[in-house]
Amino acid sequence: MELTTAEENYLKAIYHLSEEGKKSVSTNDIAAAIQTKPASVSDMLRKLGEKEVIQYRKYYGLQITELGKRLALQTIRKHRLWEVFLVDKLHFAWDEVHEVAEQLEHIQSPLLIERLDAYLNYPKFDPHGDPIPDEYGDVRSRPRIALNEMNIDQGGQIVAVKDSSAAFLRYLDKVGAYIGARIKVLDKVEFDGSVEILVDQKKTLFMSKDVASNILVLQS
Amino acid sequence: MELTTAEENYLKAIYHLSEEGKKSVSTNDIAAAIQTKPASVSDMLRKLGEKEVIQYRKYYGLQITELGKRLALQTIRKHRLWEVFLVDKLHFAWDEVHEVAEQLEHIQSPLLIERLDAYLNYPKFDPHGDPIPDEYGDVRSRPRIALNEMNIDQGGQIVAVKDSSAAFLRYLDKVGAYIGARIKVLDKVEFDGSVEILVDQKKTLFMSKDVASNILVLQS
DNA sequence: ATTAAAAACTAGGCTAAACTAAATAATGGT
DNA sequence: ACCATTATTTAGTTTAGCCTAGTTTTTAAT
Repeated sequence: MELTTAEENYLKAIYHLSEEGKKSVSTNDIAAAIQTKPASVSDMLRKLGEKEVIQYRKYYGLQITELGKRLALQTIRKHRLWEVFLVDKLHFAWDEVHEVAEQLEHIQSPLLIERLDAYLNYPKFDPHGDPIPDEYGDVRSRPRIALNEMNIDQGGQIVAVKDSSAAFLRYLDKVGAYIGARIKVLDKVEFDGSVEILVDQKKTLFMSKDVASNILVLQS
Repeated sequence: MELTTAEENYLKAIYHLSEEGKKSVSTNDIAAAIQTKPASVSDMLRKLGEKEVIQYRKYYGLQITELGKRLALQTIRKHRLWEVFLVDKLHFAWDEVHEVAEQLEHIQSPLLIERLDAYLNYPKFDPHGDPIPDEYGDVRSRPRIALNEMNIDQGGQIVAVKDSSAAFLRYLDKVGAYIGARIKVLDKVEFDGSVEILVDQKKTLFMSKDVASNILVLQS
């Protein structure tokens, strides 16, 4: 099964929307996600239906198939591996990688991805903390909790952010709350939901509820 | 000036043909080089002419412009840097890199290429020994000589191969005559043109004229 | 239950890049 | 210098992916 670049992008968007969005994925949602017009989406849905990566009945919505899920996860795997490469090896900043990875993810070469994975030492998470599917599409997603929902004295490791805007990522970098940092909740202010945490057993940090709710932690 | 992937491929082919082929580049040559039909080439030549990367008068032939040369060299630069990456970092064999590099060369991101270049330590030659243009398109091509044309006792460094077929590259790898190897001519057999060389000051190697004439050496 | 608004789809058109078939220009051999 | 061969270009289609405009279906409000 061969997908074009455009088809891969649609399928990836559909997969992401299916994951988060509760019910079915709408044509308008997809159009918004990939910056295109609903009419173009309708067209593409028909084609993706024919290729059996989604199950599609017009006006009734769609459902991604197992095949579709597998292909989408392959693209996501490639995207995230390239992000790791760009950040770890080429020293890109968190907020500079997305566009480039968006192009690199469409390179077709199973060998390349296999070698890249090995070269990067089989990373399990990308620089934003999102899990990297294995070559069969399996995602080992550990239970994560928003930092503001943790209890006092609980510890863990920062593994992801919800808001990955450039501004937010820069802020985190600056205060030292990077992905992978080991943290412990020292105090919580009931009044406004802000928290005080200990980072890497040396630095204490205050953050508002707004910030803390955007940081995902793997509890330990 | 923005070129599509197809335009980049045409321009690259035209550049290569202009370099080697003495006189003007023919429509048929281009068609053969990029595996397409002459009619498609005519079409594209008109477009490339409009974009002023070539000077084109139908039936009269074409000439690549300075602008075209610069753009072609940028693509070639990217291609060769990726080849270095694939061989040096991902341990691809010489004969496995071309297809993948052919895809990677079209990724658009000046920053990516800048960082990749630095990461690879500003290589001057690709794994086949071809020079890598700098970001302004300058090629530092040192004078090279075919191994069979060197004199006895002359030394040098293997910098390129003329025949880069998989079979030949594998053969060279096997006998240890890699790109970069320092060699010295120990003996030449007048009768059949075969040569005996010393590789890296330890290993002696016999090779036929056929083989030696396909190896380019930078004399020292 | 009706109907206005929103969502989704179809039709028709555009561009890039390819193709085949047909037309035209250049070339070479006598 | 002629004419047959070869090279090249034009014309007309095709496919993918997008668009706008217009139509149909669903939905939600009264």
